[in-house]
Amino acid sequence: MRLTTKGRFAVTAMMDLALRGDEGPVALAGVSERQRISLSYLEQLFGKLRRFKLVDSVRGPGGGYCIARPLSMVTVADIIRAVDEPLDATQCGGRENCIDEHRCMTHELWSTLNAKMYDYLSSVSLADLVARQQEKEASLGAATVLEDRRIGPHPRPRNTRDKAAVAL
Amino acid sequence: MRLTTKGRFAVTAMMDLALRGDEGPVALAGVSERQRISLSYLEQLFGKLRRFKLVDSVRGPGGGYCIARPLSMVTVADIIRAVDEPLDATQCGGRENCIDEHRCMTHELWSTLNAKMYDYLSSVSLADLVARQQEKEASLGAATVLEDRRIGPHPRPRNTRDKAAVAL
DNA sequence: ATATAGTTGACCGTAACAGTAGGTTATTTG
DNA sequence: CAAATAACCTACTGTTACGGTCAACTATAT
Ligand code: FES
Ligand code: FES
Repeated sequence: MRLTTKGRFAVTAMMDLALRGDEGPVALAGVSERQRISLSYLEQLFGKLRRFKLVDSVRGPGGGYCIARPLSMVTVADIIRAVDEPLDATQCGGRENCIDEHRCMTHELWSTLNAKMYDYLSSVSLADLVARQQEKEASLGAATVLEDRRIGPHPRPRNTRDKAAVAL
Repeated sequence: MRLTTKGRFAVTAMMDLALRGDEGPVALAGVSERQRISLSYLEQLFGKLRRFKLVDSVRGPGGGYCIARPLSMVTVADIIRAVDEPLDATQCGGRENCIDEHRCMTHELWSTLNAKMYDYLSSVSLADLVARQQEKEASLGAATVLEDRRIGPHPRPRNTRDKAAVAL
């Protein structure tokens, strides 16, 4: 499972949807402003999310995106799988033939690691994230994340590639 | 923590060293043949491993590399950290300032995931891997991994980018 | 002296990421 | 109806890391 800002953006945007989903479809333009993610980029990501049936779209004025399932049924793993590259398991791709049709010495190591990552990301649902976030907002007394804070005509372009992939 | 074949190669090569480390320094040429990893590429990787003080080098005929510490003191996390990119924690790099100097909604998610991956990879030492491997060899009755199996003048070039990064 | 083997740096092709641009289609509202 | 909205789609760009090669150099053992 590859971890990049792509996956992070997708999860962040999905949380934005989840947090304001009561009031009908959420437009990407809003998400872009609130979360500071390029609109065009969001459109690409949501194209994938839609094809993976994680969100439903409504076109026209007042339209936008809704999360297609109950929040507890959408895991972080789902989201990342939708937007990131098609990924097979270890290096051999499960064929266990790295070395002359033998499974290599480290096959088990990597497949176990993958399982662990997957387990964790599957164990966290959007509902969990939302709950945690709302808790935090309550204790802070301010809905900082939901505020619109438009600063200019366009969301400023992010300082090109601020940090690529996840990390230790 | 980024997971690519680079890290896998490094771990594989370190295991090779560990398994034949009794007989003095191990030359990369041998590792290259046994594990089917390009010699030049190995040299790069071991340059890093050496700078991170995970291996010691001996030059000249009969030279090669030795693992610099007891096997139980070298974890997979160490190896990956040595060869993969300099990696900071989440996306903000620990500064928690993704959004207007605030920590973003997903900060905790990613840092927890990182911690989990790191925990697992730190919990596995070369000693563990070697033990597991020797167990397997014993039960199979053949030291397949240690055999020299030279097939041609050069280890065949791997079929260009067979599978890049780890995976779900 | 020569062969061995580590050390270094430059270089290359590919692919993915992050982002941009411009257009098309569907739907609501006036 | 027309205009505005917003999803949808395609193509393109620049940067970076990966995976790998090559050539030159230095240290050491025989
Ligand atoms: S990773 Fe599966 S056989 Fe090597
Ligand atoms: S990832 Fe740390 S603040 Fe966003």
